[in-house]
Parts: sequence; structure tokens; C-alpha cells
Amino acid sequence: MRIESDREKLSSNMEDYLEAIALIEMDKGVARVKDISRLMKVKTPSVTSALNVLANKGLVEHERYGYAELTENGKRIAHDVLKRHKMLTKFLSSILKIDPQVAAGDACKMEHVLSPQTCERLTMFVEFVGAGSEIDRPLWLKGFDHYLKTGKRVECKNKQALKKVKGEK
Amino acid sequence: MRIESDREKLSSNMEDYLEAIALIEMDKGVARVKDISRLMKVKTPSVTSALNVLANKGLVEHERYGYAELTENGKRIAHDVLKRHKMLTKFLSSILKIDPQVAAGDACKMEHVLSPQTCERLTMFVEFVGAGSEIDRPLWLKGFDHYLKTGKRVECKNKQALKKVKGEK
DNA sequence: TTTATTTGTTAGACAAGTTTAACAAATACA
DNA sequence: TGTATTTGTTAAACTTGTCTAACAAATAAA
Repeated sequence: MRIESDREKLSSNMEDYLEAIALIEMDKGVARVKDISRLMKVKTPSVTSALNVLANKGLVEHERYGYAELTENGKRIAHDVLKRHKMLTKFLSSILKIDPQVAAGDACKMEHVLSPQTCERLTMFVEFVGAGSEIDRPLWLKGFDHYLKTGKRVECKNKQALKKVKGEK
Repeated sequence: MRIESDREKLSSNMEDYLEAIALIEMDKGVARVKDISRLMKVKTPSVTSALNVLANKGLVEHERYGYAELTENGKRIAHDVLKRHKMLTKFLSSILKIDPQVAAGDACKMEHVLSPQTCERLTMFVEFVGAGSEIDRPLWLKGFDHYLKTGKRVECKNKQALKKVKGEK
């Protein structure tokens, strides 16, 4: 028999609900069933049912016909997920140059399945690379861009090519 | 009403079964329920049931009490999954230096969720980086290793530090 | 070739998450 | 204040994949 605040691993789905609620709270202050259902692309009964599950785990508060609110615990988890989401999005879009939509989708999947170790390393990697702007983009990464376009590695002995890679787009 | 060889997207689970069967076929020529169940860490009835699903989709052939064999279609999918798996493992273990066990686990999850675009880019990235051996490891990547260890970027102006990063471990 | 062991299948239950249909509460507005 | 509209909930069914228990086929071995 188990008591209250279970520390069991949340399912991807429930993590997604927490994340959605957090986003809506950030946007509008409070989250309603309708908003969640719209954001998650599920019907409202699914939301009601998810809220019951999450409330049982002490991750949201929800009174019938009222707003849903994350508890402290819920917030903590949601923010962890969001942090992973952001990091992954950045990795995909600014390092690998994946299209924003696709990157968002992939980040949404990956955020629930990566081990803490991988998340941590990837975070360090993103941090290490920087690459927020084109200017910050390290030279080797521009080399990768070139490799993507042409399938060929930049010959660094050739000053001409090197300049080209360094310089533009 | 739908006919035979549906081109619907396979679930992660079913992809995993195909992958397992492919691995066993490669190892022993033919795959038996027992082998699959062992590799997948599920009980045999789950395998029987999965084989029925896959047979319906035309991805395996399986006669009662006999061997399971991938069809051409099944093989194609299984090999795609395996290719992604290998690529991801390489990315995680040889670029990010994730522990083998953890890398394997993460690759196993990621292989089912990444978009084709991300798979392709990541493949290119792994290819670009090389990094099969410590010797091939590009200098910037050694810089990342150093960043992981110390949290500090290598100052390339400092010849001493540079040499250290280039040289050892 | 009969018996024992291993392997595979069926049937039935369960868990998580989803849906539709019907209904109830809250809100808006006349 | 009374009626409509919007929003939320309940109940019941379905899906996917799992399991246990009981049974059936195949293989090994006596």
C-alpha cells in the first residue's frame, strides 16, 4: 500500500501535461481545462482525467470546474522538463540547424526520454558551443555548415576556402 | 475499412520488436519467440502477440510454433532503426562521452522519436566529427573534454594549456 | 514410443491514456 | 432574473501493450 506523495517516475504524458500547465500559467496566470486541451491537442475529458492523476500525486491543485494550478513539486518538475526542452531546442536549431518546427517536435519527444547524464552533457555541449548568433559560431561549426552543404570538409590549408567559410552565412 | 499492408507509422514498441528480430537473425540465422522474449525482457505471450501484429502488417512471417522471419519490408524498417541506433550510440558515446550502458539506453529511446531531418543532420555531424579514435578527435572536441572536466574553456593564446589539451588523455 | 521438459499459444485481466456521448456547472446576455 | 452558450465532468468504450495461468505442441531422453 502506498501513501501520498509517490516519488515514482512520471510518464511522458504526465510530464507533458505539467509542462503545458506551466506554459499556460506563465502566459495567462492560470490554466484552464480548455487551454490545456487546446495546447496538448486532446479532448477535454483527457485533461480532466490527467488532472485527477496529477492531483493525486500532489503535483497540481484542481477544484471541480475551477483552475488548475501547479504545486511546488509540480512546478519543480515542470521547470525541469522545460529546461531540458529549451536546451534541446537550442541544440537542434542552433547547432544542427534543424527547422524550428521540427526541432520543437523532436525536443518535445527527447525531453522525456534522455538520461540525466545525457541531458547534463548535452547542456554542457550547448554551453560550450555557444552559437547563439552567427558571430559566436565557432569556426569548426562553420566547417560543419559547409560540410552539410557540400559534403566536403574544408581544407584548412587553402586560405581561399577558409576565408569563404569564415566569412559568409 | 483498411486493407493489408498499411503504411501507418509503427509504434516504438513494434519497431523494437523488429530490431530485436533483426539482431537475433544476424546472430543465429533465425529468431525464436524465446530469444525475442529474452532480448526484449518481456514474457513470451507478449512476443506472440507482437508477432501477430507484425505479421498482419506484413513485416514478419511466423507460423505457429515456428520461427519468426522478417519480410523484405520488415528488414528494411529494422535496418533503418538499427542504423539510427548505431549512429546515436556513436554520437553519445564517442562525442559526448556518455557511459556505454547509458548511451545504449538513450539511443534505444531516441531511435524511435527523432524526425528524419534530425537523424540525417546528426548522421552528418557524427560523420563530420569522426572521433572514432582519440587520435582522430578534433582539437575543438578536446577543448570540449577539457570544458567538461574543468568548466573552463581552453585559452588558445596560452601555448602551455593548448599543448596540454592537445596532448594527453 | 512413451514420458518429461522446453517452448509457444490462448484466454482473460490489467494499466494508461484516449475518445464519444450525455449531462452539469458557470458565465454571458437579454 | 431567466435563457443560451461555453466549459467541465462523468460514464462507458476502445487501443496498445503488458502480465499470469492454463494448456498445447515440439523436442529430448528413457
